[in-house]
This record gives sequence, structure tokens and C-alpha cells, in this order.
Amino acid sequence: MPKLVANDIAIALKKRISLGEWLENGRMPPERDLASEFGVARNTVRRAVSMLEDDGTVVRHVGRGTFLTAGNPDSMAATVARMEGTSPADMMEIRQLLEPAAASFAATNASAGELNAVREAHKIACASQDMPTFEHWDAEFHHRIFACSRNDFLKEIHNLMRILRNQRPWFEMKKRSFSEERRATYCSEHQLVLDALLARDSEGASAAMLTHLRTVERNLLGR
Amino acid sequence: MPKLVANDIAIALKKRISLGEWLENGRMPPERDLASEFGVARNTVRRAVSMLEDDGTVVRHVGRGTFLTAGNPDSMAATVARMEGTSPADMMEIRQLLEPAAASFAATNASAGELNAVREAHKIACASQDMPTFEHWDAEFHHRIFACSRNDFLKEIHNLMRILRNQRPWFEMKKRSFSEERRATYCSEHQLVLDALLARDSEGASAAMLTHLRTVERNLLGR
DNA sequence: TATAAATGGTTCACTATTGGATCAGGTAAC
DNA sequence: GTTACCTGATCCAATAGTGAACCATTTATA
Repeated sequence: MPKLVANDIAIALKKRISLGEWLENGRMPPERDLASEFGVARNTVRRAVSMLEDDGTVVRHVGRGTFLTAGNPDSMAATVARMEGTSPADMMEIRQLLEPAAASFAATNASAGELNAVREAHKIACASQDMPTFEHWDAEFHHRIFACSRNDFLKEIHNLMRILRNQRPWFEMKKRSFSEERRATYCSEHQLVLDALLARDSEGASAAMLTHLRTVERNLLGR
Repeated sequence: MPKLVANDIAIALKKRISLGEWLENGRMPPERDLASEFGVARNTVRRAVSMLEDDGTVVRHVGRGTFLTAGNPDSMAATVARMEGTSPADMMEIRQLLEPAAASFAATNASAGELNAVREAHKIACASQDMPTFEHWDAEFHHRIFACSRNDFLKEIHNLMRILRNQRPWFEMKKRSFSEERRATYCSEHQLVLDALLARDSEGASAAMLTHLRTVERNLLGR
């Protein structure tokens, strides 16, 4: 059993909250109790609970206790929590809306340096020998396209999607669906996107990206 | 057994990361532990981890540890925080991508009851006399369309946007831009969207929504 | 009402953990 | 022999956890 640190305790608490613990009265146990339960100092628990407080999961009152804010479906925290539970199929559908648009924006707005960074990521991905490296630079290729879309909100949505894609169900799917042949397909499809970007052809970039995402969806979801 | 060198260890680590190890809290074991686990000197592990760092696979903090950049639970909160700082113009651009799509999905997927709820929100918005009431039911109209899009991820993105729009800069803008004439325009544009939804005309719904959002953007951002 | 208990807020000195940096060797491949 | 790499060791700097004390506010109890 690894040693518990504040961050781990924050994660453990979140998990227990999301499992419906302490829902009857919305009140968490006193910090001193949690400390002895987890076998750590109260200061450590305090830091963990502060993390929950920072992301709006709980509120604290001196003399009264610490209370869950869940139940307010309109909070940022609750929205993000629900997002983690949505299906890969739903996200793929939205990716097919957003990424072609991002590619289109990028073709119009990117600087030469930014496009170079995209090309760089593509090159490394294609040259990479092992699957983990390919995964990483594949993601980086997509990320860099968003980065030159010049729309910060779009960039952050993509960030959210990227984080979610690195969590449970996606992980299994990516592992299952990987093969050398598919890697080659992705490379050539990325090449088409890149060519369109370099030619400043926004419609072409959008179309190439859509084609690519349909391939990815087919591979991941097996349709 | 061949002797392990830094490069081998880097690959081994990447593989373990890509297999989802250390995903719970996004934290790798200390270099000293890895060194003894792989049976090599700490310097060697350090070089291997440096390769991962160069890749961008991990980030290191003195005194804290080495963390995966993907699947890092904090990054979710940070992303949302950054989102709060993005510009209304950027968000409006994305709304023009997502809301027509949501309307299109809704035209196809909504149940009769759900469409009734949309109609209800529209009716109250049109009948409302004061600006806050109108604002509320206007937002509800859009929200209910997303609700019948049958895509949970899309719904949650819209939730995020809605929460952000209830915060500072937006609130001022909405107040400034409100006028009786604009309210009437919005009502008639909503009517067109609603008509298309009821006719199950997904292209029409999408187009009507896009027209509406362009009006909104013009009014809010003064373009 | 007065008092005590419970609970979060704050601070401090101390220790432990962890990555950063460097150096003098050893070893194997060329 | 030269080169490249690993080993083992030491010290540094930044961060985190410990244990304890005390405060401020709220709630329960006598």
C-alpha cells in the first residue's frame, strides 16, 4: 500500500462523495476523524479538503463542519463530473463537429511557426517505433492543430476531451484497437490534413480531418 | 538477460504508462524506487525519466514527484479555470458550431414531450415582461434543445457554456445589449427554430439556429 | 443563560521525501 | 586506447507531512 499524500486523499474523498457517501445530510466527517481514519496528520487532511473546496466540491464553516455542494447540478464541478461519465460514442460525435472546424480555423489563422510545430509532431509520430510514443505524438498532432485555431475556448474544450480520453474506458479501447496497420493509416490521413493546412486550404483541411475522425471512430467503436 | 540501459528503461516506462499504470493519481514512483525496481543506478533512471520529460510525457517537480501529463486529475480543474477567462467572442464562435448541430440532432431525436417542453419555454419567454425573466426562459429554450439532442457530452458542454455566460463579463454585456426590439427579434427567430423542430426538419432547424446565433453575436459584440 | 464541547482556521518547528547536480571510478564496444 | 555508458556516492533545494498548540465560531448541554 503506497503512502497516502494529500492529493491521494483528495481523490479518495471525491470518489466516496461520487459514490453517494454522506449524502443523507450532506455533511462530511470532522477533519480530525478523517485524519485518524486515513492515518495521517490533520494538516494533511486539511490540504486535501482544501483541494475539494477549491474545485467547489465542498464548503466549510467554522464550528459547523464541511458540507457537500453536490446537489447543485449547475456547478462547474458537477458538470465536469457528469462529463466524465459520458460515453465515448457521444464524444466522438462532437469531435467530428469540432476538429474539422479547428482544422479549418488553423488553415486560415496559423502562423508558419505553428504549422511547423504541427508538421514536427506528425513527423515524430510517423517515425515512432513503439505504440506509446505514437499515441503521444498522435495526440500532440491534434492538440497543436487546436493550438493554432486561435480560439481559446475551442482549445480548452479540446483540452477537456483530451483529459477525458486519457481516462478509464478510453484507455481500454485504445489498447484494444491499436495495430501497426492502423498506425500507418492514421499517418497517411494526418499527412492529408497537414498538406491542406500548409496549402492554407481550409475546406480541404476540414474535410481531411473529418475523414480521419471517421476512421478513428470506426476503429475505436468498431462500427 | 541483456543489460538495461537508460533507453530501455524509458521505453519500459512508456509502455507501462500507456497501459494505464499510475493513472489513479497521475504520479510516478520516486526515482529511487524505480532504480531499485529496475536494478539500476538512480542516475540511469534519471536519464530515462529525462527522456520522458523531453517527450512531454511527464513533468517533474522537486520535492513533489514526477507526474504524467495525460490523465492528470488536476488538469481538469485548471482547464475549467482557464475556460472562465476566455473571450465571449471565442465562445460565440463555438456556439455557432454546436448549437445548430444540437438543433439538428434534436429535430431527429426528440420525443414529442421534449419538444413540448421547448415550446413551453419559448412561449413563456415571449410572454415575459421584464429582462431577467426573459433571459431565464431564453436560456431555458436553448437548454431544452440541447436536452433533446440525445448526446450527453454535447449537453454538458452546453451546461459549461451556460454557467460561464452567467458570470461577469457576459452579464454586463447582456444587460447592455438588451432592448425590447431585440427581444421581439429573438422571439421570432426562436419561433422559426421551433417550427423546424416540430416539422422534424433537421437542416431547417440547424439553419434557423445559425441565423439566430448570428443575430445574437451581432447584438452582444456589436459587429 | 452560562458553560462546555465540537469544529474549522492558523501557525510553528521539525523531519522526511524527492528531484537536481556533480564527480570519481568501472566496464564494454569499437 | 578511446568512447560511451553505467555505478555509487554525496550534497543541495524544494516540497510535503507530523505533531502540537492556540484561536474563532457554532452547537449542544447543564
